[in-house]
Amino acid sequence: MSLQDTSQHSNCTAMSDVLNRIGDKWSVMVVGMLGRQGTLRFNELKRLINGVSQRMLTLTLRNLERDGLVTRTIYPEVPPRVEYALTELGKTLQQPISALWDWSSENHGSIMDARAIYDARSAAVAEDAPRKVAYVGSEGRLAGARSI
Amino acid sequence: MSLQDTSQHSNCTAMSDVLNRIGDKWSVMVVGMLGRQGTLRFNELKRLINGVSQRMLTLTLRNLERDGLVTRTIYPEVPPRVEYALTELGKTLQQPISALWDWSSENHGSIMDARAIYDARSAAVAEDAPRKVAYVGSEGRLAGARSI
DNA sequence: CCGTATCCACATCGATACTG
DNA sequence: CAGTATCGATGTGGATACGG
Repeated sequence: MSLQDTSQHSNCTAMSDVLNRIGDKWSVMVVGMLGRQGTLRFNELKRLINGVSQRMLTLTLRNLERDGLVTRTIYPEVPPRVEYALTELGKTLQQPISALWDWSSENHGSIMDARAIYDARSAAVAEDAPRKVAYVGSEGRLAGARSI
Repeated sequence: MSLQDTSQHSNCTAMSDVLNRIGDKWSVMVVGMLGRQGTLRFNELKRLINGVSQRMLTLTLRNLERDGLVTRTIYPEVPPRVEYALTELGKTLQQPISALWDWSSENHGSIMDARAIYDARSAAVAEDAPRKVAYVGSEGRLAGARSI
């Protein structure tokens, strides 16, 4: 709503909106899996995607279905069978997702390295920090300013 | 290529890890802005990215810096000046991000349409619910056929 | 087998106030 | 200008239990 006109690029809203839906890891995983494997049942997806809870998988699939990225086909059998697959729109999303996926596996190492360096430096700085609060007394400015 | 190994858990964790950092909208916005505009100061970024709070921009920039995607340059002046820019690694991230960005602006309309259809059906089903699904008409072309 | 519903610990984020 | 600190509302996600 208040996200209008971020610079001249009016499609920032679109980007935000899309990112809010497909920007979480479960959605990316599901699209990736369905893109590679084709059609999958609920529990197949659950097994393939490590760590996802039933609840989150259901929610993710519902959102993807709602956004027209995934089809949900129910076979009225016993036991029930439900199959998921990408729509045409969902298939087009595969390319940008694969690009991001490739970038990730390619650069994950660099990121980990950068983090290690950054954290090492932060730790070093933190060790010097206490010096600047060595002594707090004798400043008369507290005299009348005791406002609790 | 790498997409073939995506069934391996090692790649999934890399993807998860990367997505957890760069998968939120503020990071994407920042990288997008810095990619387009080059070097920007803190408040320039804040103005360009509509809706971001000072706190979130700071946190986002710190994370991006930690991951080696953004440089932070402090000029010891009064008033202080701090400039942010993409690193080489950050620049390589631009491609997958703009791919996603392009996809978003291109397909946001389709998604909104799909949502409208889905919501309309859900509402209809909810109204029939007490009577146990009498008729599931309204053949929608969910699966594809998206005009360009 | 495929969900939905409930509870709750936990993280996230915005608002606000303050500093150098 | 460019942060840091704190707090409270809100959201998120896992565990669990149950229903079709």
